[in-house]
Parts: sequence; structure tokens; C-alpha cells
Amino acid sequence: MASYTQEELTGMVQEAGLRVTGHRLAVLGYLSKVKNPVTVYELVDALRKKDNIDQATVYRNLASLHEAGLLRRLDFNHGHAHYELETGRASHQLVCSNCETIEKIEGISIDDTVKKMLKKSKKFKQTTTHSMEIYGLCKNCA
Amino acid sequence: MASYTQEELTGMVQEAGLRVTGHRLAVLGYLSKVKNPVTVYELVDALRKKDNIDQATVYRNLASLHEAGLLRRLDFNHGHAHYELETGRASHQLVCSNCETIEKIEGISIDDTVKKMLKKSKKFKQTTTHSMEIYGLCKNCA
DNA sequence: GTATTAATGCAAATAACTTGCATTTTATAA
DNA sequence: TTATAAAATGCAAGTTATTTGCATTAATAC
Repeated sequence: MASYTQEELTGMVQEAGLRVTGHRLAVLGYLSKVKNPVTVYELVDALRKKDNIDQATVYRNLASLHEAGLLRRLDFNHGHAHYELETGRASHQLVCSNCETIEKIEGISIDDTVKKMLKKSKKFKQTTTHSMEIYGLCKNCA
Repeated sequence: MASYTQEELTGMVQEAGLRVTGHRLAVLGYLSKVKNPVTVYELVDALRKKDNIDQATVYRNLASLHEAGLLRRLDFNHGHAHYELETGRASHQLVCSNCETIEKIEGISIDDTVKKMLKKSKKFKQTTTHSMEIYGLCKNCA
């Protein structure tokens, strides 16, 4: 999606107050290149082809980057998490309830809806960025 | 939320093509009485107080009822699934990204948004019911 | 009622994810 | 630079949520 340069990624990591390591940059770099949220398995698999990275390291990096606000963690009821770069903008996707197909939809806004929800809420008065998953059947499964 | 009579629950199970058992009715009955989606743990805990039900049975009933379209399975990035009755209507909730607070918000519609998303989609041409989770910080955590 | 097939309990197995610990590396200070 | 404190890493082992195998029991169909 975004595809940052190595220098930009380094800057992002530093500004987040984290140390710059090859593995950390690799995780972030990979996520900056894909268009759909990826699973940890996919990430480990892809990074293993270049570096010798352990899955524990991948999990720890995902956790620290997420904690620092650089990543978004998504769940599509597939039994494992998906991650994507945190762009600051909302993240909306269609998810197949039968197979593991997902499709990110860009260019729509539900800010008004979120405002309405907050107005009705008793427990929340603010939100951070949000994600929305709409379930259905993909063309293949329909 | 809905709170059906025993007869109504029985009818729902039969129409779904499933056998009517005490445990199955208990699971469905419990879910028909709570207002927010519940965790499996909460369900097991609550049902254990009345019946001697095994957690494997709870999981299997949740799976069969979900498969039959009577339940909705939700995930709030808490590491465990939540379930609620499938009402046919959309399910919208605010979710705290810090603690486990969730709040179901009723009475809003995002049908237009879903239509827009489908129009932009390449992989989907229909959706079933949907759920939307908006993340933020609850008043307690803010 | 009896047969068929699904439901259940219990224990063991998986899958996703986390942690402990000894060993590098990175960033900071001298 | 070089020394140092703190964080990152690999590896193996541990958790937690969820699933499964199997023998037994109960629900529906005939």
C-alpha cells in the first residue's frame, strides 16, 4: 500500500521510541508492501525466505509495533490475527464467512455513523481509528 | 435481549434441523437473555451453575447453532470469541482497545455504507448480516 | 419399542500465541 | 571508539482457547 523507503521506516521506528533492528524493519517493510492485512503465518513465511527469523521474534515485533501505534491488528473470525500498517485512516473490509477471502475497500467513510454511535453510548466518549468488517459470501463461495 | 419462551427456542432448534436437547436449549436460552455478546467462559460458567455441562459440549453446541445460523460469532481482539443470538439485524458495538469493555449500540443502520462497499468490491456481490466493531477507549480507560 | 444417528463427557490433542533464559545487539555515555 | 545498560533474539517450553477421539447415552424416525 504505502511502501516506504528504508529511511522512512527507520524514522518511524525511532520516533516510536523503539530500537532499529533488521527484523523490525523487515516486519514493517513487508507490511508496507502488501495490500490486504496479513496473517502472522504469512509474515513468518515470507521473512524466513530472506532472513533467519524466529516466530517468537515476529510476534514480539508485531506486539511492540502495535503497542507503538504503527500497526493495526484485525480479526476476521478465522482463528488467527491479521495485521496491517496503521495509516491513521479507517480500515474497512469485506470478509467471507465461508473461506478466508478478505477484501479491503478504500474510499468510504463512516465518520457520521461513528459520531451517531458515540452519541448513543454510555461507556465511550471517544474512539481512536476504527475498523469495520462486513461479512458475506465471496463470489467463489456464493 | 429477545428472551424467547422454551417453546419458541425448541421450535428454532427444530427448524434448524438440530436435535432438541437440554444443553442446546440452555445455551440458546442463556444467549437470549443477555444484552451483550458473551464469552464461552462466561457461558460455561453460567450453565455449570444449573446443569453439569462440559465445556466441549458448550463449544459443540455453539458451533452447531452458529452453523445453523442461529448464532453470531464476534471477535473483539480479546483472544477469545464472543457469541450472541443472530437476530437478522446488524450488530454494532464499541470496543475498548485497552480493557475488555464492549457496548452494543442499537438503532443505527449502515445499509447504505454496505451497498457502497459492495459496489466497489471485486470479490463480493452480496453480504449476509454484518457486524461492525468500532475501537476506542472506554471512559474508564480514557 | 427398536434402530439409527446425533449428543455428551472425559481426556488428550491442536493451534495460536507467549514466556524464560542465555546470548547477541543496539543505543547511550564516557 | 569503547564500555555499559537495556532491549532484541533464538530456542525450547509453557499457556490459553478451542477441537477431537472414543466409548456411552439420549433423541428422533420407523
